[in-house]
Amino acid sequence: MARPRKFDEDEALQKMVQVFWRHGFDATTTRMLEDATGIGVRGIANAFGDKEEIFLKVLGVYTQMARGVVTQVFDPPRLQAAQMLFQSLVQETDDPDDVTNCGCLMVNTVFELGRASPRVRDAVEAYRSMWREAFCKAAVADGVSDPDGRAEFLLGLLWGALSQIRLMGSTTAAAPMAQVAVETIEGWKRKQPDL
Amino acid sequence: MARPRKFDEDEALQKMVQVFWRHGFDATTTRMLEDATGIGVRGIANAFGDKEEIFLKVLGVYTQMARGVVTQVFDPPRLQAAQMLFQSLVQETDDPDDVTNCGCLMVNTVFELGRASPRVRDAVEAYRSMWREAFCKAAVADGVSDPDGRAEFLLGLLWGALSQIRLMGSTTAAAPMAQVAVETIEGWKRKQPDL
DNA sequence: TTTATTTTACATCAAGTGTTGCATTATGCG
DNA sequence: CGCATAATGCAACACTTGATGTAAAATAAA
Repeated sequence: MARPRKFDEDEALQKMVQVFWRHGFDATTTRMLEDATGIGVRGIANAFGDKEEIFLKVLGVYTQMARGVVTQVFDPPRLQAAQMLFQSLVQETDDPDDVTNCGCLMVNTVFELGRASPRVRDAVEAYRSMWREAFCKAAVADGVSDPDGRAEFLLGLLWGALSQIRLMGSTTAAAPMAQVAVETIEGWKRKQPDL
Repeated sequence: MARPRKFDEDEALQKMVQVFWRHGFDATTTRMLEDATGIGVRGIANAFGDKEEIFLKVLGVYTQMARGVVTQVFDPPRLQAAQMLFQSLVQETDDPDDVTNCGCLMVNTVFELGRASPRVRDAVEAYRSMWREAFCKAAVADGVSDPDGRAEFLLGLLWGALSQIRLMGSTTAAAPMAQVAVETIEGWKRKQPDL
């Protein structure tokens, strides 16, 4: 009895993820969201709410995207998957139009918004927990001691590498860090062949 | 023949460094600079120029401050100095009022302004070069192979640690990264006792 | 067709911010 | 003492941006 929505909500959210990923929260204007989605700002507000609501939905979509990658790479959960992760991190293209060269939306978000919005902070913490648990399960599966500490360290190293990528605007900027990450994990495995 | 300036310019710049360090460029308003320095915005503009000019002067002061630390720690230039640097990085207080828990002004600046302003980018590059050269000289003095590559790696690790500090709002957040940095450097030295 | 909902366009509002003008007062040097 | 400059307070301006109101057009179900 009512007119259904013309555009695809998921598709529009994907587009907006790209915009926020590239420009951050403040620098993203409603006009940019209009251009990216092809929807007027009234239509966007009607479908998704105000800017903060949109951003939280974007963070949710981004987390879901990452969750897909995590479950795929860490199946089975092994430290080798973490090594592959760091290697693939720097094997992307240097194309400035490739949004992966903007680093990680979550890292950039914390840098920009700090600890201002509790809802944003919760979203970031959920994202970090996802990675932490994946690392921890991998450490447990490989029989490494102190899996919690190792996971925390890998999380820090991953965010450091993503920070480097953002700073330099290119994934290849993190190559040295990725290399030492792979070597360090390799050292863990060799020190504990079977426990 | 003219009235001299009442306030101390250097002191005012120091105060403004604190503000920009804590809040970044955009979030720093002219009112905050007034409150921090005790000078009206008209006086600030008269003495230092507009906001971008102020910020560039602030970046200069920040670099000079860091230069003092670098020349002190890397005298003589040795890799042990780099190790001490990483260790001292996480031995600060957790007091939220301590501005060192906000990370590095240069790292934060690149995150916020990206590659927007060429003058800012030049200032950041000068800052990075300072650290890179210090690391390189230390690597040369310790007879390590590929000092340029080692320096680049250490620079990346340092910025990654500073990113972690900013993200978590506490220097202790970078403790795991600092530890692996110290161990890695130790490994360099042991592999090449005398060349 | 009727109706309910969506979409769009245009305009406006409200808030924040950097900047500037102006008048006034203060201050140190010649 | 004058004078040139500095500092201050108040106000206004210009601009950006997010949000909102209103009205008209579009569209699919009843």
